[in-house]
This record gives sequence, structure tokens and C-alpha cells, in this order.
Amino acid sequence: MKSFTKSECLNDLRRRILSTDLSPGHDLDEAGLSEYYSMSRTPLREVLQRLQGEGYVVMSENRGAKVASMDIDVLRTFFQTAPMVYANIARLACENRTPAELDDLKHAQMNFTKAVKSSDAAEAALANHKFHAIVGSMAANTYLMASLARLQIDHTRMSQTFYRPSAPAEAMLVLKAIEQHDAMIAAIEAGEGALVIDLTLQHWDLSRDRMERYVRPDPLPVDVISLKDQRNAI
Amino acid sequence: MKSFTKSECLNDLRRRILSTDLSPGHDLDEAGLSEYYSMSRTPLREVLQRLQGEGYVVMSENRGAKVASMDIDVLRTFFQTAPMVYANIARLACENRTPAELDDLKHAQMNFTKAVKSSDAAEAALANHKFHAIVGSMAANTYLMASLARLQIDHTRMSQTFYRPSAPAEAMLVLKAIEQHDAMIAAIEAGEGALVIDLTLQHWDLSRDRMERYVRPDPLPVDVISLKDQRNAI
DNA sequence: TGTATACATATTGTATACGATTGACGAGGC
DNA sequence: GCCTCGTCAATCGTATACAATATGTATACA
Repeated sequence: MKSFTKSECLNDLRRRILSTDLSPGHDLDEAGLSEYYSMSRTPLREVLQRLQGEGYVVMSENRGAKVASMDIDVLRTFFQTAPMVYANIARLACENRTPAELDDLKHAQMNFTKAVKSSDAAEAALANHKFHAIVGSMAANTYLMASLARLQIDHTRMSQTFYRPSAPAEAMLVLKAIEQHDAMIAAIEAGEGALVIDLTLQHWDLSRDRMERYVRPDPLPVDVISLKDQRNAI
Repeated sequence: MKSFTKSECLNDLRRRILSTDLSPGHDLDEAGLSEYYSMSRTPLREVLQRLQGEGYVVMSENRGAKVASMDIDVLRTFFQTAPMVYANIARLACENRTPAELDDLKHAQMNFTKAVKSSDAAEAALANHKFHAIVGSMAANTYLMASLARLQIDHTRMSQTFYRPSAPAEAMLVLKAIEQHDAMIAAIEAGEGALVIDLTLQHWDLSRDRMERYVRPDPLPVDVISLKDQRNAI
């Protein structure tokens, strides 16, 4: 079994939570995880503490850690807050981006495109996460970054289905997201603040529509009888 | 020597950092702190991890923890970001406050007034911190709360001098801050969003002017000779 | 005299053992 | 039959010992 360093463990847990491999509310057992990552409980607990600080997990006294849940009232504030923070981050990124960060961003966009093309849904969601995290670091604002990071956790978890398009029309939406990223890169590079805010809000609208369908999915067919027939037919 | 529980230790460290008893950049030695709080290094390290998550300290691999510094570029983003976050928090607090929280707020305001009247500078700064933290929790927005908490850390540390007024004119400013708090409480209770935003921004302006004097204090007297004379004269 | 290297010391990181708390299950009483 | 209380198992929290890493200092060499 592979042996993990502490930071590898940290990244892997982040990854598993973001991809909902560890679903919201899932109970994290210290002993189990420490065995899984083949390290003792002491460093593992420190990893969990840190994940709590980043908003990935919540811990309660004598009751261990759980993956941060996504209840309805949290989601409400999510949709309320995200566009404001995203827009402000985008504007600041425009002002403060460094050439090195721009290269990172282009690289992240390549990875994102690749993941989408190869239909690797989890990988696409994570690559998208990385893309927007870089935009966040471009903003060079530790205060807003704290909000952004938390928003991104829930955003990425909710967008899992986004990259698993079931219909051709939905596949087109993902391609549109790629185009929007390209446009954002160009606007950031050119330092056009107003434009990048506009693009960011468009990007948000696209994502929001898709997420609302996740939160409030199409109702199941009510015609139970015919479904039964269908099942028997198989 | 008093024995501390883990949460007491956490609160005490927060307190000492906010009051700049532990100054920005100060190196935190695990062994020393664990002895001071009479607990072993294991739980103390977890406390430090948590403080890192909250933005009070920064930790680097194999080099321990330091109190979060306040460099010039961080301060720049502070002044840039604070009014926006504060205003949004205030508006949300107006919408979402509960009666219990309103009582808490009034209580916090009493404590604040008391601390100011008794000229306890550190206590006043902490009471003010608490007041605004309650407004933050009223907003019921975990995402913005993350930004607010970080802003408040630096705000409270910078405002230490605010409550140590040297001139009568400055004492009046503190009294004005008290009045503004009262007005904010009333506006929040009445649910007047536009008003509370306005009051919050006025409150910010007052605080900002005072903090700018902290960041860029009056220059020291250049008349070195006369200072020497004065010292000899004592 | 300046620089590099090796060793000593201090501090952090990890493992393991033990103690404390929680929640569940079952026996006894009402 | 249901509720209450006590015991037990599982899990979390803490202490201590040891290993790994970084820093400071002294010494040797250019």
C-alpha cells in the first residue's frame, strides 16, 4: 500500500471531498483514515483540523470530524453571495495578476479542456476548481480569498453533474464554459476590468442554471405503472 | 499556576493576539506555550493549527507558528476590502437577525461602553470586536463570515490605539463610535437595510481615519538636540 | 580575513500507549 | 410493556518518548 506524506494526505482528502467521493455529511473516522493513509493518528488529526479551518470538514468535541454538509439554508446563502465575491475577485485579478500567474492560468485551462474532452467528469470539476483558484490568487486579497475558497468548495461539489452531460444540448454548455474561460484569460491579460466582471457574471449565470437543476432536479416520472412495465421488459 | 482547557487556551491566544500582547510576526514556541498553558504539546499544536485556519497565525513546515503579520501590502487590501464586506454583512444582518442575537448585541454594546468608560483600552478593543462579530453572525452567511473574521483580526489589532485617546478631541471620537453602535442596533432591530449600510460606512470612516494615523503615525520630532537636553534635564 | 563544512543544540514532527467521554445495548424495576 | 439506569464497547483526547529536521557555532582551509 502506498505511503502518504502529510501534504499528500491533505490534498487527497480535499480531492475526495470536492469530488463528493466523500459525500457531504459523511463521518470521518480517525483510526480508519490513519490506516488508509498509513500514518499515525497524530498527524492525521492535524490534517483534519486544517481541513476544518478551510471549511472542508466540521469537527465537534468528542464526536470526530464530518465532511461539511450542504443544507438548504447554506445553499441559499451560496447563491446569494457567490456572484458578488466572484465579480470582485475577477476585478482584482485584473489589476494584480503577475505574468507567472497568467501562465499558470493558461496551463490550468489546458488541463480543464483536456479533462472535458476525455469525459472525465470528476477531473473536469477539479480542473475547473483549480482554474478559478488561480484567478483567486491573482486577486492577491487574503480576506476575500477566505470567502472564495469556501464558496468554491460547495460550487465544485454541486457542479459534479455539470461535466457529466446527458444530452447534446448540455454538452454544448460545457463547451461554452471553456470559451468563457478563454475570454476571461484574454480580458485578465489585457487588464480590462469591466469586461472580466461581465464575463465572470455570464460564467456564473451558466453555472447557476445548471446547479439549480442539481438542487431541484427534474421530478421523477409519476407514471409508476409504465416504469414497472419497462423494468420487467428488460 | 492556573490550568487551562483547550478552548480556554484557544480563546486566550486569540485574545493575546488581538490585543497585540503577542505582536504581529511574533514567534510562537510550542514547548514554551505548552508549559505556559500547562498542557502537552499535542493539543497545543492542534490549537495552533486551528488558529492558523482562522488566520490568527501562520505556520510553516519545520519552522513552527508565528503570529500573522501585518505587512504593508496586506494593509492595502484591508482598506480596499473592509467597507464592502462590512456593508454587505450589515445589510444581511438586518434581514436575518433573530431576537436572541439582538439581545446579545445589546449586551455586547453595554460591555463595550463600560470598557470605554473605564479606560481599559485592550478590553474596549476586544468588546468592540465582539460587537461586530455578533453583527457578523446575524448575517448568517458562512462565506462572508470567513472574510469578516479575518478582516476583524487586523482591524482589532490596528485599533488598539483608538481606545487610548491622548487628546480630548480623540476621546470624543470614541464616544461617537458608541453612538454609532446604538444607531446601528436600532436600525438592525427596525430592519432598515439602507440605513444600517449608511451607518456602517460612517462607522468605517471614523475607524479608518484613526487607523491611518496608526499606520502612518505623526513623525518623531527631528529636533534631536533639544530632546537630548530634555533627557539630561530629567 | 572570508567562506565552507561539520558538528552540536534546539525545535519540530510522528508514533504509541493510556485515559476520558460518548452512545448503545441489555437488565432490572416500576 | 415501557422507562430508567448501569455496564460495555468504540472512539476521541492527551501525554510522553523518540526520530527527523533546521539553525547556530566553531574550526579548518583558501
